Amino acid sequence: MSTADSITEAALGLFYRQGFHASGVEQLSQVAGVTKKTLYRHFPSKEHLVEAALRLRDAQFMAKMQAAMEPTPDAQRPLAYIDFIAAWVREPEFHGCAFINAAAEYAEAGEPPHVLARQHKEQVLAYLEEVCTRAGLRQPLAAARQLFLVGEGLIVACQVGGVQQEMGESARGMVGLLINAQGGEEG
Amino acid sequence: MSTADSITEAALGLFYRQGFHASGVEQLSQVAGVTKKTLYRHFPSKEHLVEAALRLRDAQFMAKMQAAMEPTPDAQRPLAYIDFIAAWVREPEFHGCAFINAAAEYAEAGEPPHVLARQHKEQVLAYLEEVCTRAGLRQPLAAARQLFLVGEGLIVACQVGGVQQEMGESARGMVGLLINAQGGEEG
DNA sequence: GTGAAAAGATACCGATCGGTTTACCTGTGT
DNA sequence: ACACAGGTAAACCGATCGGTATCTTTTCAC
Repeated sequence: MSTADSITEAALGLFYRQGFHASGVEQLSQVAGVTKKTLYRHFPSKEHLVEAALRLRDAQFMAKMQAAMEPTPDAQRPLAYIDFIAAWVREPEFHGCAFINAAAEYAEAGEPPHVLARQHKEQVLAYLEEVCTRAGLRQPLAAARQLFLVGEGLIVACQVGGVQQEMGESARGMVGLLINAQGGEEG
Repeated sequence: MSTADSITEAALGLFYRQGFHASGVEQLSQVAGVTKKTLYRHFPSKEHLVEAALRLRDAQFMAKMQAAMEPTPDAQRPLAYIDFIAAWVREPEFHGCAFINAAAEYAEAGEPPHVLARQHKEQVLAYLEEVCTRAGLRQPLAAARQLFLVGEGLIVACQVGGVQQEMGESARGMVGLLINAQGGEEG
């Protein structure tokens, strides 16, 4: 793995753990096991490092999500999405969605980290649309949006309020209703 | 209005617009139209000001939400919650939920702003439970959690991705399913 | 083996951070 | 008239911010 990659990885960890503005370049280089000089050889500014970290996160997350859902048969995949998130929020190092956090810290819609967050969510939504299509739901786009909303809600509810078993179950129940209403090919 | 209150109000505006860590004490005192000295006469530290701002936000938000929902008859109030959020996210100055943003910036669950965020969400959830009860839903607590999840999802989806008409409609449709499934006294 | 690129270590830059201090002004209650 | 609380203005504190410079050491391809 290249030096730039290991710096990006360490930076992502720190940004995610304690926030973007709260992470200084000195500390970033320390956790990366590298000098500030070296960091600045690979990234022209902290802002560029933020963007690289978010791109890495996007790649990692999409891969993790798809890997978690793939084993599930098409018809159950919408539910598998909720199960994936429910498992994620229980991870000890869970601190919410890095992209939602980025959009919060970079509040203006035009700021690069906010743009990356929006693009990431668009990707997730596109994937969910495909999932809902393959599940045979009658209005896959609408179903995907609803699945997405419930997922986002579960993420932030657990970030703010701590993991609660009941929230996961409520989300699951909600999606169950959705699938029931939009029926499969048996409907 | 006392000096402390006007400082708190100005601080809340700045924190909400550009984030907590990104707002310096110098700038905070400027937008409050006050000297740093005066600011520090009323608040022992920036951290205390953050907490005061969040408490103000909590009061403002709960009042606004309840005022928006009260005119609606009991049976429709769960939907009115979604309509309230859908209207809120369309406000030009919308930058997400201040408490979700606070929880994002103060990632550790024990940090005071994070605690205030959790308490605020608990209040909202308690209110929604009452709403669902009065709407005659069979499992008001479960329904409240689902309503809450959809609302949180709508908030962050619009914060990150910009306001999208369809997201509001999807949220509304989801809650329609919920109400349908849990039936009223006619069920 | 030699040269060039990359990295380490460290000091430094101006600016800003959160927070304090000194000095002066102004309104109000008695 | 007086004191005093609360305000302004502005300098100041040490620490840290994002970012750069200097100099030495390691690495490694040719």
